[in-house]
Amino acid sequence: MTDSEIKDEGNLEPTLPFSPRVFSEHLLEWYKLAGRELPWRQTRDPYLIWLSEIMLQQTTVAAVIGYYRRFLMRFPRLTILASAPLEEVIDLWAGLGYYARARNLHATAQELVENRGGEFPQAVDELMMLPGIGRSTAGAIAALAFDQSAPILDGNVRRILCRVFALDELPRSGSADKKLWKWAESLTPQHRTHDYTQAIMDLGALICTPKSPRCDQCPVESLCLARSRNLVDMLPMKTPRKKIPTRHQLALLLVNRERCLIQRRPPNGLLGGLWEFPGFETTQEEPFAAIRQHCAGRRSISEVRLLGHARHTYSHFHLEVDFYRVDLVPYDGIAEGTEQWLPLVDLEQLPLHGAHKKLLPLIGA
DNA sequence: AATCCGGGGTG
DNA sequence: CACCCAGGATT
Repeated sequence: MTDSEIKDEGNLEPTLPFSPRVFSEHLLEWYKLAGRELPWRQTRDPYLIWLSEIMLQQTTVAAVIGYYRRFLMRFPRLTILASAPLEEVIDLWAGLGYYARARNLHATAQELVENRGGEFPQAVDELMMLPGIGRSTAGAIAALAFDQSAPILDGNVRRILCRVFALDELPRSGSADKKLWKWAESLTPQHRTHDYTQAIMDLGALICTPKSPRCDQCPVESLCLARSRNLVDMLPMKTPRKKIPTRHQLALLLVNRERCLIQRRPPNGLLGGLWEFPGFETTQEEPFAAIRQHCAGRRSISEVRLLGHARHTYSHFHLEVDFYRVDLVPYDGIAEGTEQWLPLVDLEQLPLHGAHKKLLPLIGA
């Protein structure tokens, strides 16, 4: 037995029902055989790892892969990303959601190039000072790019630890959070942290899944308290969710000489920097009067008709959109501010946000 | 501690 | 459709 093994045993957390070393060894052995090959796993380049981790926040691997490739095609290096206009970064992010991630990505790239010689810091607490990088993402970058012994606590790890330790609390509570981070820290080995980190993410994605986990294939089944107590299907505890309100909106296809008016949303807040049809929120049903009111004094309307409806759900409200085509008496439309007259045939390529993208099939009707 | 941020998948 | 999933910033 080596010195480090003796020391590990000596530091064993009294709350841990097993040796962290056994846990990580079983996990690493499984990973060698069953680990996934992903586009961002052939590298230790912190730029590539950082990009993948930001894209993977709140997002599945399947949804990310295409965006990751397109993004790197356009921004293959940190310096190129830093010198690009934010609008181009948003355009490549369109459809991926949580657009603050794209703004923070751009801000971090500029911060690193301007103040750190284009290099990522290696320490977790320094990584956490960068926009869009919290404790878990900082840990992932430190572990994957720099092979540091830093824990992560993403959704996969959170679910695994809730089960392995049979945590009898809501997993997002402050109290649970403290315990989970402590456990994550205790289980993260001093060596081979790069592989360990990818292994535990894969365990969550492939074996310890939210529904129907494959416990019979799990490398740490013998250590899992939820398994031995037959609680796997009850854990993690489900946080009660509140019901969300519904908002109504009118969106307008303002048509003038085969072009329509579109506008870019302000850079911050909901769907920041994405394009949309002009429109307004409504509380009651007076569509035609409201539309004429909305367009009053701007241009002459020749015809208004309803094209259809779309529903879209955000994290905290439902949106119902009524889509109207408004044909204008042809005139020389001048776009102002964030507006633009776009040929109708170009709408498909436009980085519209999800709710308005659902309206496009209605145009042909 | 609670709320704000999307979009995809399942049944 | 209803419901599930899931990091970081902000207030």
